[in-house]
Amino acid sequence: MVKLTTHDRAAALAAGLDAFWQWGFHGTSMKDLERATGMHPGSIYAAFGSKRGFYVAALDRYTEDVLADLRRHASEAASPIEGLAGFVEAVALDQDRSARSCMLVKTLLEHGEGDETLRRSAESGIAAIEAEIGNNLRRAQQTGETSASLEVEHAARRIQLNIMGLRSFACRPGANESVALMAHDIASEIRKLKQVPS
Amino acid sequence: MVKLTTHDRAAALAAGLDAFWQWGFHGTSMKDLERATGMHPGSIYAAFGSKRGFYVAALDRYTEDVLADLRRHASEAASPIEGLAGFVEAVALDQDRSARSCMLVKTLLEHGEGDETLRRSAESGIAAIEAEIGNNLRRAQQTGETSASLEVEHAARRIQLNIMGLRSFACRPGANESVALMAHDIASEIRKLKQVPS
DNA sequence: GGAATGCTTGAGTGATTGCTCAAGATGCAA
DNA sequence: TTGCATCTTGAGCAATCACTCAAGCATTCC
Repeated sequence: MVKLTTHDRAAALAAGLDAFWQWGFHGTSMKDLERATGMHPGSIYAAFGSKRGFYVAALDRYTEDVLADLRRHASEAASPIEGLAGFVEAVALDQDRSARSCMLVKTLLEHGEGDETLRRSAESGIAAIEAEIGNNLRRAQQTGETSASLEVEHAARRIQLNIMGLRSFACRPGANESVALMAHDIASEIRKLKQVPS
Repeated sequence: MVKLTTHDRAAALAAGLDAFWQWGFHGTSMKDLERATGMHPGSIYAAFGSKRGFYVAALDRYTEDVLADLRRHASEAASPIEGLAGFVEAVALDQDRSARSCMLVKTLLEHGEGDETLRRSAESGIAAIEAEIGNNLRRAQQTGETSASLEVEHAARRIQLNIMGLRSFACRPGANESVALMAHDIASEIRKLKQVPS
């Protein structure tokens, strides 16, 4: 495993992620990856070990990106709940990326049965995002924005299910307008958590 | 294109669907399909034209199955809304099938960019199911079960988004218990459509 | 029975797959 | 400049891919 410079490795991962995101694991050949990264096969294997290793590294990077995005929304919004609502609404605005499904769901569906390594990798990414959503909800509880009796894990899971559905739905050709409507609906539902049950 | 007996063709489609469902289009080789169907390559090509043709035929059959399931729930339930709620709840009960994502979403995500034929095939299946959900909602409007002012297409889309999310979520290993909870949540939301807005 | 017809068969096609590794290019210390 | 170590390169590997087709088989007609 050769050490690429940080910059080169990041660029290779971004290009590889892009290719895998478009065509999936089986649909992307090493030739495709060579074209996408500008690297030669030997270099790719030196850096990532195998095609699967490259995929896992790219998927991990994707998860980091999503988590960073989630934290950015949380820190820039007026409150934790608003941060989550804003994160969902942003899916509808980002035309380029929303036209692509959630990479983690894509991995889970492509390798639901069969490739244990990739499935586990996707599962841990999904769990990490769910945990981060949960963190936001707990912060909302601490500030009194939402009820202390809210079942955080359950609510986090429900929000993530909505996001999964939204991003899959967004893959439908010409769905832009209704994606925006759906995103707004889901954001409204999240904001309803602000109401403290009597 | 050779005419298989109805029974043989149905059996081949069921076996092929099973294989494609597990491993996806790119992940399933002709060798896999030969094993799954017990047919020889020549026969498969005589019956379905190509691997892609086989996939499209299997996907169409899947869509028919889902539509039939939806209609069965509608006819057996006490009301149209109850039919939809029951359909969603059944996803959590059917352990075998729920552990597999919606085949249409799987196709859409695997071929979101690239294979126009398969994407279109998935898209038309999704549209057909959305239309059938819409039919149920319109029937609920006619019987006065739900408000006449309900935006049927929007509501149908929202329900489908939830189902997409639920079935993707169900692919997570060891998610059985929380899938049941989520399914119950979504069914409750559907039942809320019964309340006529003031 | 014999000829004609059409289905079944699976070895074989060229192309492509993921991956390797010897040879050449390069960097660095002496 | 020389000698050594490391990195880069891409032609080429065996295996597998989707797919074909001539030969064998069964059935149906007269």
